[in-house]
Amino acid sequence: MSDISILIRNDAGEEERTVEAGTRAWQLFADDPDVVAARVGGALKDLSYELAAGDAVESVAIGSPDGLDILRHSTAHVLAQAVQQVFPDAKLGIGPPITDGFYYDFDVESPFVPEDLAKLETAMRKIIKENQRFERRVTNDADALTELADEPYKVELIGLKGSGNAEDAAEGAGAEVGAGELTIYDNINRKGEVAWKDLCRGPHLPTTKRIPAFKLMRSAAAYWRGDEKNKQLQRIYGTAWPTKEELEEHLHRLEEAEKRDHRRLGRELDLFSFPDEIGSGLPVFHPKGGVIKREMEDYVRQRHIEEGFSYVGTPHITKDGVFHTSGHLPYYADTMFPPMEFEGANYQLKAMNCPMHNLIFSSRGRSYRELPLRLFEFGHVYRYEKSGVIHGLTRVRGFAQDDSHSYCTPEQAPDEVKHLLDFMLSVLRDFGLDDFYLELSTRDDSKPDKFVGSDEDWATATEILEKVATESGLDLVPDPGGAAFYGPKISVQAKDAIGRTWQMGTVQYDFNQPARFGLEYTSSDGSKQQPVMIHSAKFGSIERFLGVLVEHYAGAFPPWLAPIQVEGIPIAERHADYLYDVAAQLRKQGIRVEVDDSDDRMQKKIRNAQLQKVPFMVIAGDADVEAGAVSFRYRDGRQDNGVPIAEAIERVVAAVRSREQV
RNA sequence: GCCGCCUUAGCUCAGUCGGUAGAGCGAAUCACUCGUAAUGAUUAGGUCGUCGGUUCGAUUCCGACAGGCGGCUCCA
Repeated sequence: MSDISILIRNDAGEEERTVEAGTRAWQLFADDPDVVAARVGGALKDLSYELAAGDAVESVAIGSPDGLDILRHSTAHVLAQAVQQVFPDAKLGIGPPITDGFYYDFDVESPFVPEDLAKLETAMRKIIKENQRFERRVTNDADALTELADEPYKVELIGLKGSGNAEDAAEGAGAEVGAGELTIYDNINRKGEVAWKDLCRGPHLPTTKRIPAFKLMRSAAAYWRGDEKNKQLQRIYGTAWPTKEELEEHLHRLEEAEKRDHRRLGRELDLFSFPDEIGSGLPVFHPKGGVIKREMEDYVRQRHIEEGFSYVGTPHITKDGVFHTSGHLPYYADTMFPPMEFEGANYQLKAMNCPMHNLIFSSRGRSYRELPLRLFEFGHVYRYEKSGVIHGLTRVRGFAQDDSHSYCTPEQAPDEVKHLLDFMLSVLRDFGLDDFYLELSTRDDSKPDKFVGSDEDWATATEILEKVATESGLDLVPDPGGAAFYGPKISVQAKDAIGRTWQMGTVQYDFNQPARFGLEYTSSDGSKQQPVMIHSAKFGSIERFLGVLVEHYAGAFPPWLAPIQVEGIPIAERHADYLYDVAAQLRKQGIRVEVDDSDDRMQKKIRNAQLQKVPFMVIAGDADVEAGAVSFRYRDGRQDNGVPIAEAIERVVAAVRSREQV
């Protein structure tokens, strides 16, 4: 029996240790029940991994990101085993961990129903209780194909291993350990028999009993390998956590998130609705939603003017020629509403504003002295989104873009991009968002028909955007293939109050449309030159951003955006006139104020104002009238009694002007 | 667009194993005039999403359509 030397790596550093050859990783961490896997030289391994001389071994705790993935992926295996117990004809797809949980796809005769999920949970509990061992087994492609002949999707995955396509190889690599080799995991029951098996890269928990808390959430259909042309499999989503408490907390968070769903708050706060009579994805804004929308627009318009933009206006409908000129039509015909033919021309609802702005640019000769020429408007566009993708205000068929186009010389372009990005982040911060990262969307070289322009132009544009994005100091995530057909883009991803990420504005570099529209300016030497055009939206869409803000603030808007800023609450009817007078004074300062003169009791009025998330309640009773004062109640329940009227007005006005949350 | 589920009063939801329906909140009216999250009473409100089929009879069963929800795909 020979000894080998290994390194144990932990928070404290590295420690060299000598162990017997043949020692398994779990023996190193036997004292720590939280350890579910090991990281060896950066690669995740099952705890059954046999240590080799010189290995640097690090424990993976169940609560760590990798540990959670292992827990959740292992739970997916248990689910798949349960499905094949309950539905023996089910064929296996794939079952990866995802944020907060996992899924597994199955090809089954008929879709799962909620009662099936309950049955499956019961079967899973039994498997977990049985404490099956996950046992890794290395085999070769040929043997695996024979062994898994009944699993057509697994066979397909094995077949993908050799295909040169990077994405396919990654799928196939799910089981790859080396050329011609792959791994299968056997689930060994207490009798030592193979209860179930799956083609898988691993790693897994040592045994099923290490799954402390899980829940199946829902089932839905999903295309095999995410391709619309493939068959739809039935996907079951689940979640798994290291403790029952964490599972409960997770479910509680979901409930909380549901409470701030903008579709729900939009109704509860009377902000907007989606009348069937108008059509799917076509919102109407009620007075209170209209106030927020207008405040957003007024503010962002003002900021654009301060940043040197000119506010312009263009129609909602146009002859289709401009979209042919721009190049949009061949690419996006199926997402535009069908054309209307009259007076010998095809008219289209506008799906984008850039052509219009190009026509403003070319309406007269332009000098280099005018550049950068910055045009901005709330451009109303209509897009024929597929019926299944409409979602509240965040995905609609008609919306206003806060759309700007900067026309500049190629030399000015880098500064303009930087200026736009800084400007955008500053605007978003004013709306309470301050956790950002950037995405750089570039061309997909394997699909040249989806993009126009020369390789050199794409390279230059991408380089400029990448440089500016990098210099911003924000995290930069590549998005290959995500570019518009006319050029690459930077998009800002913002995290809201509960950590969800939303795509906000974009900066897009465009060298194509100026050429297509024949845009030119006269340069200092008298020659005609082609400008570069930079598209930018700060919100993306007013509607969508409003939806995001509703969820970000959970409906409790900062005073400057709140539809009703002050609710006057008379304690008894005789105090109403006094508050009408205070309200009139507030209104003169531009404050949105209302007096609740219903015959409800004041407690009920407070409750109503509270439910409407009004930032300031101004209450008046005998004591206040006598003192020439009012009493405040803030949205968070704080109170401040006997504030003199002048001071109260000043306080509200200051809070509104500050644009701060209260 | 695809798969599944759903659609009953303004909202949230009961209910009818096929014989045209209820509650709470909200609204209106009346009484109460109250000091920091729900006063009480009365009344009104529904061709049970739309259209077709089956049936003596359909809100209920079947189909189509519309809209919604959860996903997938898509998102200039």
